[in-house]
Amino acid sequence: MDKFEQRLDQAARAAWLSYVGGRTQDEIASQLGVSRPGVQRLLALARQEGLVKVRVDHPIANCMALAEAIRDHFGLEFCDVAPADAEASDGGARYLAVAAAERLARYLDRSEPLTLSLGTGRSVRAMVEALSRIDRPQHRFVSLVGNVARDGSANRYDGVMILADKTGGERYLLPAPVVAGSVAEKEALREQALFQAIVAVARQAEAAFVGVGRIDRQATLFQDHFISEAELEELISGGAVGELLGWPMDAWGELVDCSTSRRVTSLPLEMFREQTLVALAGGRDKGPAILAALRGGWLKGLVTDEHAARYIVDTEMATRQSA
Amino acid sequence: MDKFEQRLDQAARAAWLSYVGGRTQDEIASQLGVSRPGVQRLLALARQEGLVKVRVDHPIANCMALAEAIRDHFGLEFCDVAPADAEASDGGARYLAVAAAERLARYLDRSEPLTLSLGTGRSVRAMVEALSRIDRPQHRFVSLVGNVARDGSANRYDGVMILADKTGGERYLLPAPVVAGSVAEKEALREQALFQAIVAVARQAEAAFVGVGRIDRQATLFQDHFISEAELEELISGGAVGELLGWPMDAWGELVDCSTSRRVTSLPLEMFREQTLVALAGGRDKGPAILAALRGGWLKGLVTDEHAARYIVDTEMATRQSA
DNA sequence: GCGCTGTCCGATCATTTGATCGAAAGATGA
DNA sequence: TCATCTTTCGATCAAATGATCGGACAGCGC
Repeated sequence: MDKFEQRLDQAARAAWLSYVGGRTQDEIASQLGVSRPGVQRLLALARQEGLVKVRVDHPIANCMALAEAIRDHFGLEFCDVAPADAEASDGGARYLAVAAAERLARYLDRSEPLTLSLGTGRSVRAMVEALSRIDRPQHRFVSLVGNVARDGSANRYDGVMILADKTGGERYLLPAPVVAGSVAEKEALREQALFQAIVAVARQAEAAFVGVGRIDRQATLFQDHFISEAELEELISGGAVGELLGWPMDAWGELVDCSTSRRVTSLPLEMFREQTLVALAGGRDKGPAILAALRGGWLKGLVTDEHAARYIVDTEMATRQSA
Repeated sequence: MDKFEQRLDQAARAAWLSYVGGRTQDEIASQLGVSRPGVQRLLALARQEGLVKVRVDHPIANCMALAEAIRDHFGLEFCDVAPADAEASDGGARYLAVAAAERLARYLDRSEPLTLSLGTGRSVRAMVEALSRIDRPQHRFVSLVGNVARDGSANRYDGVMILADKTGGERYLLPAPVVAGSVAEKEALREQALFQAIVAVARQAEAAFVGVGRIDRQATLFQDHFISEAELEELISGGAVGELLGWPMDAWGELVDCSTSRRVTSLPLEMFREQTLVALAGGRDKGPAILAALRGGWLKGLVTDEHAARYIVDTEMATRQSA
């Protein structure tokens, strides 16, 4: 009988009594006839040797594992992964909204005045819609992306609008389209006192909740006519796979400089180095765009879903191995 | 989205972070945005709802489960179950001896003078043989069963002899056969001053380690010619399935009164109500006999093996269900 | 509308756990 | 055989955990 094996037997016994039997280490000690620190060492050995397997029986478990992997790998402050729902027709987009709303609520709960900034996109919109009403007139909300389309029409139900309605807080809207018609127009917009005032408020924001855009024919930027088909082609050929606040970036998260990017009116991403930039996006299709944003190190938080999270983890693992 | 389900989601998240992620409850609290007692409740819920499954990957795990079941069901102070070993030709009898030796060593370790009593049988013999040498001249060891065969020959290597040799302790041997030739002979033996002196020592014993005998054609009592074939038949027809120190008992642990039992010279089992009576026996064949001793409530401790333990648990469960 | 009851939540305290340190026992080599 | 080195063990303390209690809030009846 091997000495080490005998010790492992003891360790297994201790582990069983502790984890399955629910005994205290003192009880185990007297039952096995060793000192309590001895039990301590046995338990440590059992865990180290992998004798103890813990499984959490809930769909959330996968999500937690993915979230942890992403959070650690990209050095985020937090990462939430909402479960995919095969039942739901939208694949669980609602879960993502609820998860994001919970994050948002964590900020709003505070009673001291708070400034938050919001991007645009379905995810941001869904988040604020999933939020329950809460009275916080002391807070301020700023839109980071123009709520004006190229044709000049303003979006009445911008995320900031709904959020301000639900909380009673103040609203600051950016009177500009995401992408200006020309570089000159962009410069002109930025010169406006109103624009600058809003930027000043946005700078004070503690956190920014933004969507992540794809750069392909389904891109919101293109579908909403902020950019033309030719411009889209230029972006794609320039290597752009995603965008944050209209700023296009390539697969490694580097900003892509092209005729379009020079006309983006949004605040420079660099500004958010000092803030908590939280991205909200789900769905496997959004995967490459989210991954790009992560690789660029732009984000501090991410709320996504199982589909996108799995894509990100799988792709990043494959890339690391081939590298 | 169900309210309880949402809470269960949270619970699963907390459980994952705690058990898989290894975070402290404080970290989980800040990560989930609840108070630490909140995390406490979530973890309790997760365990209660069976979300958390712990598995110990070691052959010992089965043994521990069996041991616990037996210990609790029969109200023992302890129960050790040695693993079955498919490799070993003896089915792991050596493990049983080692397990028993450990129990014995726990008593011997004490430096204050100690009196222990021993029965006979292969298991008791194997136990003392598996014991490592330890110097304890202050201890006393008493044999509970005569070490004299019917032909008058004494067994030089009785368990007590070996144990006394290994420890340097004092030895007290019972100068009698287990079963006397006649009731008169039994009475005569018991009258002897030497016999009574040894009984007096045995009464002071803190614990007694005894074997468990089967009552069938393989019975040691019969094989060693302590009882005749006719007497064996009488015992069997009387319902006896096992014996402790020569005292035959039926399947429910009741002592069987018959011509043989009236000639047993051993100390009455009632005496051990005040002591720690530990039975050592393994192998599926011994199952019914061990179960009988357990049902009779004679034992305070049991060292057995996986085969016998499984038989005991299975049989007792079946009996309870039909009852 | 007001009071009542049940339930949930968070502060506090006792218990349990994990880690560090000094001491003793055993192994190894001179 | 002795000295020394390594390893192991048990005492002590800080951290983490579990449990109890008081208080607040929501739902419900009057």
